[in-house]
Amino acid sequence: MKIYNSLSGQKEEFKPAGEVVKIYVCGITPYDDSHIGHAMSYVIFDVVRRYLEYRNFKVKYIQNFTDIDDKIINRANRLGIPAKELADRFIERYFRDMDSLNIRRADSYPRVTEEIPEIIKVVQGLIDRGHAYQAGGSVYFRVKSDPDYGKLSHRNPEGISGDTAEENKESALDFALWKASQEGEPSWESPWGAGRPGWHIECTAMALKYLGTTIDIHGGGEDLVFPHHENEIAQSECYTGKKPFASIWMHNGMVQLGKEKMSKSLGNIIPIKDLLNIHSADAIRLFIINSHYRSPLTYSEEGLDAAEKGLERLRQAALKNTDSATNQSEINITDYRQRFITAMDDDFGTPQAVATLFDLAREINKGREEHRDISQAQQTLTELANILGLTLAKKEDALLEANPFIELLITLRNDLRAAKQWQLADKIRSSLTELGIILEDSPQGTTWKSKK
RNA sequence: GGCGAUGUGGCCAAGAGGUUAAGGCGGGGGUCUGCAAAACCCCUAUUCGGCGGUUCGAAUCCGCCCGUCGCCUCCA
Repeated sequence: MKIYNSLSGQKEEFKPAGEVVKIYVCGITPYDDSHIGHAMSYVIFDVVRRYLEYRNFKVKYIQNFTDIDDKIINRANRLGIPAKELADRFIERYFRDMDSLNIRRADSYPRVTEEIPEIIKVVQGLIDRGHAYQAGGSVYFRVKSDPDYGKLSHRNPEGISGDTAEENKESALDFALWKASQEGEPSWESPWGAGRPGWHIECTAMALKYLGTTIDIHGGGEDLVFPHHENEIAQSECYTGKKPFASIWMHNGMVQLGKEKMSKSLGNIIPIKDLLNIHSADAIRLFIINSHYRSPLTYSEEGLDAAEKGLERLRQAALKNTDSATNQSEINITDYRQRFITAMDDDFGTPQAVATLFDLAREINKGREEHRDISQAQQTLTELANILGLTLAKKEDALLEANPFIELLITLRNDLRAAKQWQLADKIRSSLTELGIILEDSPQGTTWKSKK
């Protein structure tokens, strides 16, 4: 099994260091609703985890919440509520969105504000080793003390301008590990006075605490490569003296909205909850995994509609019952399963894995027409879809208050049909269609569904 | 400006030296139906941004050009 490693820029054979595959994925800063970009990232790492488990790896999956930072503080102050209350609110919403998307929960979700002692320990350790220094009430990481700095983002430190806003620093490249407390901000006591953690240090502290000095896979969005992950590597490796901090760095591409990246700073965000009002979770997932995780994903309504339609085919193939088989020839499930595995083993080739699902669906449909026994093939289709986090569950039609009246009209119309009063029967059907109720006649009777 | 991606049919999207260029949507044809709808089946790129080069052979490798995007500041 091969995985592309951002650190080396190549696909590498995946071999976890121990019995359990240790995965750390950067989580969110909870100050606003989660959007499609988050959905993409976490769906992808959910698939990574599910697939590894399918391949009989044991997985420990940790994801953090950066629940204290400038954006949270500013937003909370504007709303006149404590930072913790704001973070709690959006963490709760985050879980609701992710659960809706059928994303399995991580084994643990450490929060920065609950890991302060661990963070202080790491910062102190970095000072002791000469990799960090105190200035004012803050502590900064000394970038020039790390000869490896830049290895993940493939940059030369000389080519990085750095942030010159904080004037106590030895160098513009240095970044805060601990920030001195300011008026109106939550703070914690530390050997350097009251303050709060800098942005990158929490991931180092949490990864070390929950997973140990070497993790197998570290994931996140491509936009985190620099500076976040670069700084994380520097801190972690300088602190433990052990390399690599993470064996494989996986980064997913960005969601594009039209021609630009969707991001909070550009304000062009589509919240997951809005999307879930229109599309099924399965369709959103299919839309995401239908292209490769490292490529940018362009959001489009058409794309989601297409995913919804395609998904319906898979559902039909997997769920639709068949008459008793009279034809003994079976579908060769092994071939499809093998294709699926081959695709996924090559850096999580979900587009090809999905293509395999569609091919299997066609084979099932053909088999059904030929009265072959398709039950095993259907089971396989569902099983493989599940690995991608697709449930293929039947859509539940919402119960409408008009329900009994629709049933009444259908009965009436069927009486008219029996009497071959086609014109009147069709009028009922077309009138209902205009109201968003679609009738479908079949040998088993008439069914209806709302258009939505 | 520096670093890095990427350009494949109407749209989305795989493939990365060699039999017929995956798959989805759309479109066309058909089965079923009183007619529809739904569902299913079949068909739908001699060609891979442009121009050169390497090779017996290139969408796949090399060079140049054109276009698009990301990162270099907070971001999944």
